[in-house]
Formats: sequence, C-alpha cells, structure tokens
Amino acid sequence: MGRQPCCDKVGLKKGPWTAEEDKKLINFILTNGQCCWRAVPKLAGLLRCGKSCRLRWTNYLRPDLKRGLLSEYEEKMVIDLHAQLGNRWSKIASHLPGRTDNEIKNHWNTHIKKKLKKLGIDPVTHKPLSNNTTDQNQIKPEQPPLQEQEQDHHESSIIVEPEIKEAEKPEAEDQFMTPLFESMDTIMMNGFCTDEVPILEPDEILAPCAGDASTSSTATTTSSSSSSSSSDSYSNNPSSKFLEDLLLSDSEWSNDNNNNYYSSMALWDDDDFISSLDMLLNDDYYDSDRKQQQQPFDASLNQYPRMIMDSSESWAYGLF
DNA sequence: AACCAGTACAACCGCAGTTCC
DNA sequence: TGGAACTGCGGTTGTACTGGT
Repeated sequence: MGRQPCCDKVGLKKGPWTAEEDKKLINFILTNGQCCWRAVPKLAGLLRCGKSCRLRWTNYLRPDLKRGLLSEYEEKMVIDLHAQLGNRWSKIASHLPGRTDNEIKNHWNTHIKKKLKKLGIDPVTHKPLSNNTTDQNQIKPEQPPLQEQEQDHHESSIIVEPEIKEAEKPEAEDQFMTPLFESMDTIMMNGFCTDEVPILEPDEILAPCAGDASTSSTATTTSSSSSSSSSDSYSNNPSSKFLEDLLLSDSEWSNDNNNNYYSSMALWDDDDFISSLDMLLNDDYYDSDRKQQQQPFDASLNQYPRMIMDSSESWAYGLF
C-alpha cells in the first residue's frame, strides 16, 4: 500500500484563500487549538487539505506574525544567517521572531539577492564577486559556497547549529558571525542576540489545544526542533511578562532603528488577542470601525503586502 | 488606454524527518 | 522493527500588481 496522499485532490479547493476560509480556519484554531492538521479542514468545514490549512496558518494567519517588509536590521540578520546556514530558511526564520521561512525565502529571492549583487557580493558564497567577471560560476569550482561547505560538514557529522547546546547558543553563534556586517557584530557584541528574543508561540496566545497544549506549539513554522531555548523558558511564564520584557526591548530597539520598525510589531497579549479576534471575526464590528482600527497604524510602518483587499477581506489584515 | 515585461509574494509540490502503532 | 501517518522544509509555480512604453 502506497502512502496516502496529503489530500484527496478531488473536490478540494486550491489557490488563494478567501476571507471566509480564513475566518473558518481562525475560528477553528481559536476554539480547538492546533492539532492534527489532517482533520482540521473536515472539522472546520473547509474544502482544503490539511497541509494547505497548516501553511495558511503558519505563513499568514498566525497572530504573532509581523507583516510588512523586513527592516534593515532584519535583512542584515538574514544575510548573516544565510552565510552560516545556507538556504535553511526555517532555521533563519527561527532567529527572526514573527517572520516565516516562506517570507524570508521570498524576500531573499526578490530583494536581498539583488542588493548583494549590487554591492558586489555573491549571494551564494557571500564573498566579493570577482572583478574580472560577473560570472560567479567561475568562482564556484575553486571556492565552494559556504552552503556547500556546510553540507560537507553535515556529511561528516559536524553540524553547525544542531550541535549547539541550547543554553550555549547565543555565545556559540557569536563565533559563527561573519564580519560582513560590522553593525551586526557590534549589536551582537553589545549583548543582543535574537536568540534572546523569545518567539511567541501560538499556544502562548491562543487557548490551549483541547487535546494536548504542550504539542500545539510544534506546528508553527518558526518553532522548528531547534527553536530557541528562550521560547521554552518563556512558555512557562505568563505571556504578559514576556510582552512586558519584549516591549521594553522594542522601545530600545526602535531608538536604534530609524524606521521605528519594531514599534509596529504585532505581538499581542492574551486578552487583546482574543478580544480583538472576536472583534475582527465580526464583520459588522470591523467594517463599521475599520478606519478606527487602522488609525493607530502608520501606513509607512505597516507595509502590508499587496493584496486584493475588498471590504470583506480586509478584516484579516487588521489583525496584523 | 492597452499592452507587456518585471516584480513580489501566496500557495503548491514533493521529499525528508519524526512519531506512532 | 517496519510501515503508515503526520509534519516540516525548501524549491518552484501561479498570479496579481506595478511601471514603462
């Protein structure tokens, strides 16, 4: 017997999600938590496969996601991490709270690659492009990309990140930071590391899964098996404490970032999240107060992705 | 106004790893 | 211990949008 396909294919919807589907999914996860994605579409009344639901949730609907372009700081972080980890987007994403692997991957392919090339840096090897030629293929045979080098490490069981003990990660990663970006190093040397910024797990926000709250967090994209220890430590703490700490940090960060990006971080405390979701799930409420809902947000700080947003869809984006 | 090429990003696909029985 | 089920990940595709002509 072959493996059962992830979905029946027949009769299942594909393509862009509608607001109605989003609502159903959010409603379901709100009441049931994240468990058994295969069963989600059936139970939630969606004509989607479980995989599609999971992706929609982790990449788009999760309340702890940041929306908008990556800040300059985040970009540098991505570049630096990419130099160390290669195309392991989920690992990279785990260092950037509120960002998904998909988002980072897209941003890399559409923005960062070009920027690096403009700066004369090979986005694959993270080394200066040859002056003689722009054909990076001529470099490759002599100088394998860091990514490939790391592959070799994997093959010889010398794995960069997985072998780093959780408690040692911040220091350990400092060692791996390349000097490509002095500012990054400076930040790291000053004691800031994204590993110290806990990733807000959905189960810290949402009502716990009826079945097993302890496992619900594993369904998030950013909570890979190597998700930071800090998130673990915070999972036992009230999220209000976490947010308190985080917001304090944010205010400091925003002073260091001209664009005040972090002031727009969409992290919610428990009460706000639930009440706001209830509010937003109610079209009438949201439609009538949409302008008011959006007022606190500076459009320049919340550069939502270009989307088709009619009045029935925009409720979802008010979340972020 | 219409067309077209380039861009950005959501979503899909298929494979690999993990868990469970 | 092996296989099925489930989940996560990275690569790729599809399509809406933008800007130029």
